[in-house]
Amino acid sequence: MSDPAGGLNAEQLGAYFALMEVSSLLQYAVDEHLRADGDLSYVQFQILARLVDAPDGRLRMTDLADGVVYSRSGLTYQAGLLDKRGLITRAPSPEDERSVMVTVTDAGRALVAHVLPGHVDRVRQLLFESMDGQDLAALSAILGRVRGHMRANPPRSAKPRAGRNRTD
Amino acid sequence: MSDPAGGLNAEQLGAYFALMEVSSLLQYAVDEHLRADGDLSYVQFQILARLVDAPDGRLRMTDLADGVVYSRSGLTYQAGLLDKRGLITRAPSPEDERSVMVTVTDAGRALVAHVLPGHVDRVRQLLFESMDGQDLAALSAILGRVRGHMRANPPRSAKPRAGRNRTD
DNA sequence: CTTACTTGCTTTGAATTCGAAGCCACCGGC
DNA sequence: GCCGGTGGCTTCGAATTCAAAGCAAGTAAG
Repeated sequence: MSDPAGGLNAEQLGAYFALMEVSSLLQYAVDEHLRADGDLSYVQFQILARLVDAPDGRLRMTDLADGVVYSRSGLTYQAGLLDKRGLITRAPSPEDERSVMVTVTDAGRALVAHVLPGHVDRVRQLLFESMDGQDLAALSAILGRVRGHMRANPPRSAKPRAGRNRTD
Repeated sequence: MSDPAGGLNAEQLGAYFALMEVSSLLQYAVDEHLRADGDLSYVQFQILARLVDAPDGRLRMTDLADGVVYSRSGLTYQAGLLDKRGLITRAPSPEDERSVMVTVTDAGRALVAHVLPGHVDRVRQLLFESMDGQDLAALSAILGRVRGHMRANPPRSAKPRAGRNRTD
């Protein structure tokens, strides 16, 4: 892949591979810690973390799924597990009976608080240990821009419900 | 998570989340294309791409698994699928009977060549569209350094085999 | 040569994942 | 109001994933 047929130059390709590799390695390391320290998978932690961050600790299922980049059915499954463990509760929204609002419980908040220091520690050691302030600023700016761009061109949502005619 | 209890500052945390989010979104987009265009999952493409890049198109199972950040059993499964489709071949190494050398076939190379342009195109649109040359250089340098650091502190390999054998 | 341990891969079993299909609740026009 | 269409979530079935257990080949010590 040293000459990608007019697509990306070597530096771009390297950056792309490095990005995917770094995120994979980081996820493995972090997942390992989360399981050991709080019996949480990476996705479960992401779900809880998003909820803790949300106003009133509540989010709709769909928004949650989009936030953590996860399938809806997958989120239903994970929400079932977290619900069983008493880390979240689910209730139909009073405003819209079809949507389900997910809320972190105190136990959920406590668990996040319990695993967060170790989690953050791992991330610092693996990701930020080899960066200085300038690197961080650059990375932050670039990734923020890229994220915005990607969210604008939705990858998964571009899928209409049933056979509909789309001229795009 | 605005005050992560002395671990990471807000900018670091944001960069970490952005990194994971970008890689997830990118993987989804790319995976979608690969399935549509070549009936390949993202992992399968990674495997083939690594092999195409390797000298003689051959690699040991273990090295391949480490390269794509995948479990050994998972790789065995995927290698089985790719073998069935005639995209790779497997043969015990002549030097070490227990290790299996995986080799891309011509069909495998052809398939990679077929999907590569579209793949690369997606990556360019999503990832590099919103970057200039300076961004790329910075990202490249940072991620390269981080990757090296992470590979040095192995995330998965630090797990010894767990002596479950006892003497009489 | 035998014994004990290590390394490399595969099999097994259980858990997770996703898309497709199905179910209700909301919205529009009639 | 009543109906077709859409949005939001869950169930279903099939595919994938991983760790643990199992096997076979290599290595070291005696």
